[in-house]
Amino acid sequence: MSKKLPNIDSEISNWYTDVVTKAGLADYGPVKGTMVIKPYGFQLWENVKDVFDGMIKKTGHVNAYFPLLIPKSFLAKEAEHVDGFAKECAVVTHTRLKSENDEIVVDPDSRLEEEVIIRPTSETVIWSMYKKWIQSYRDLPILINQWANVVRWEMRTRLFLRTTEFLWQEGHTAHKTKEEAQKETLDILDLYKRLAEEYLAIPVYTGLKTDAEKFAGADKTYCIEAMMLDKRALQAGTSHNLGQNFAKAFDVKFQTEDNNEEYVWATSWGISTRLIGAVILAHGDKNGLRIPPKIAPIQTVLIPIFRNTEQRELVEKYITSIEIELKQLGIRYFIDWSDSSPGFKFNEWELKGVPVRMEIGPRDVESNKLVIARRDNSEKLSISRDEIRDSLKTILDEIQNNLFNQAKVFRNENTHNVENYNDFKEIIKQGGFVKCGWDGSQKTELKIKEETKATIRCIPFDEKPEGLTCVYSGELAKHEVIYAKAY
RNA sequence: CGGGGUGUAGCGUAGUCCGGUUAUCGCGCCUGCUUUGGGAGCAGGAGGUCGGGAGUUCGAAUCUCUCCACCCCGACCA
Repeated sequence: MSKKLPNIDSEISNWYTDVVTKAGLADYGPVKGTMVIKPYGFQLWENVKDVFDGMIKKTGHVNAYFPLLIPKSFLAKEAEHVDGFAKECAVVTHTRLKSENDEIVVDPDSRLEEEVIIRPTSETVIWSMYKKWIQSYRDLPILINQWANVVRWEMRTRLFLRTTEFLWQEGHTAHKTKEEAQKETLDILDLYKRLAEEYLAIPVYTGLKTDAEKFAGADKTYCIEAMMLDKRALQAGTSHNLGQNFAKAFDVKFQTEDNNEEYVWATSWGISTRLIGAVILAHGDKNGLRIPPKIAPIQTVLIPIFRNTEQRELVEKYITSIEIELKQLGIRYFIDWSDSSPGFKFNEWELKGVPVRMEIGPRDVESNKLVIARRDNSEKLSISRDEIRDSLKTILDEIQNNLFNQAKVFRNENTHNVENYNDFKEIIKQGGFVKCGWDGSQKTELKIKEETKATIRCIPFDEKPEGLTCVYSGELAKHEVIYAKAY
C-alpha cells in the first residue's frame, strides 16, 4: 500500500478512486463497469439502508421483492419510459451455453421467443402486478418498497457514482387521488433530505427537475442535490410523481366509492449506492475518508501501544475494561491488535475515515487516562478513563454536526446569485452552483448546456423568481433555478 | 462508437528508440530477531506465459503484423 494519496485539490478524480480502493470500500469487478462492494463499504451501505428502511416502515411502507427479469415488451408500454431506458438495457436472448471445440459458446437453439431484459428500474413489472392486485379503492393505497439491484449499461462508470450494476431502494406506491400521490412524493423527498442531512451530514437543495431532466415516465421529478468537494453537483435521490402514466400503460383502474372507474395515481422514488460516493466526495480530506459517526461502520478504533509483553498484558487488561463500557454504550468499535506499528495504524484508520481513535499505552494505564483523536479536525485530547461514559457520545455528536456544518459552509460559500451570462460562465468555469433566473424555455436550457456543460439541477422549492430576468435570454424569469456541472 | 494513451510479480515501475549474460527497483507478501506514543530496522526467502497469437532473426520485453484488455477525453446517465 502506497503511503500517499493523490492531491485532493488538483486531482480529485484520482484521489477518489484511490481512497475507495485503499480504504477497502470497493474493488473493480471482472466485467467492465462492475464493482465489488467489500465488507467495509457494504457495512457503510447497510447502515444507510437500515436508517432509511426504518424511516419508511415508520410511515407505513412495506418491503417486497419483484423479479430481476422483465419481458422486453413491458418496457415499451410507456412511451417516455422506453425512450429513457432503451439505450442502456442488458438483454437476455438465450438460455443455454454449450461446448464447441473446447470453447463455451451460446447455444443458438436456445434463443428465447420473447427476449427478456434485466431491470433498469422496476416500474413496468410492478405495475403489471398492480393490475392484478387493484380492483377497488379499498385496495389502495399500496405502499411497497424493494431493496434490489438494477443494471444500466453505462458508457462511463466510476465506483459507487455510476456502475453498470448498482444497489438501491425503489419505492412504488399506488393511490386513489392525485393529491395523495403528490403528498407521498413530497413526504418521501423529505425523508431523503433528512437522511442526507441528519445521517450522511450532507446538506442538500431540494426542488423540482425541469422537464428535460425529469425521470422518463414521470409527470414530476423532485430531487435532493448535493455539492461535492470539487463544487460539482450530485443528484443524491429522486422522488417521482408518475401521475396516471403507468396506470394507463398497464390499464390499472379502480372502482371509486361512488362506483366510478378511475386510473390509479402512482409515485416511485429511489436512492442508491451512489450515496456512498456522495459521502466520500462531500467529507473527504487529504488523509482520506471522513465518515459521519451515525453511519460509520466503526465509530471508534482502539490502538494499543506497548513495548514488551508485560506492557502488552497491562494494556490488554485496561482495554478490556474499556471494551465493556463501549459495548454498554452501544458504540461500534474495533480494537486493532495487528502487528503494524502504531503510526501505521493511525494513518490507516484515518484513511478509512473512522471518526474517533483511542490511543492506549502504558502512560495511559498508569494515569488512568487515554488519548482521543478526532478525525474531523485532527484534535487530540487526553481524557480520564471515567470520562468515556459521558464524553464519547458527545464527541461523536460533535463530529457529526461539525461535518455537516463544514459541508454546509462550503456549499453556501460556493453558491452564487448571478444576474448576467458572463458572470454565470465565470462561476461555472471556476466551479460552484449558480442561482439565477430562467425564462422556462427548453431552448435556453439546452443552449446553456451546450455552451457551458452546466445543467439545471433543480427549481428550488424556495425560489423567488419575482423581478428576476433570464440569465441567458434576458426575458422575464419564470423560475429561479440552480445551475451546476453535475456528476 | 470517434480521438489519445498504456499493457513487464499482488500493486507501482526501469529496460523498448538502437535486439545480445541469470529482466530492474520500490511497496506489499513469507520466516526469524530486534522494535512499537504519527507510515520501524536488519537478515534471509517466495513470487514472472514481459497482455495473447503469428512473423523476422543464430537470438525478441525490445523489430513487424494481428487480436485482446484497460485507462483518459467526447456523445448517454441515479
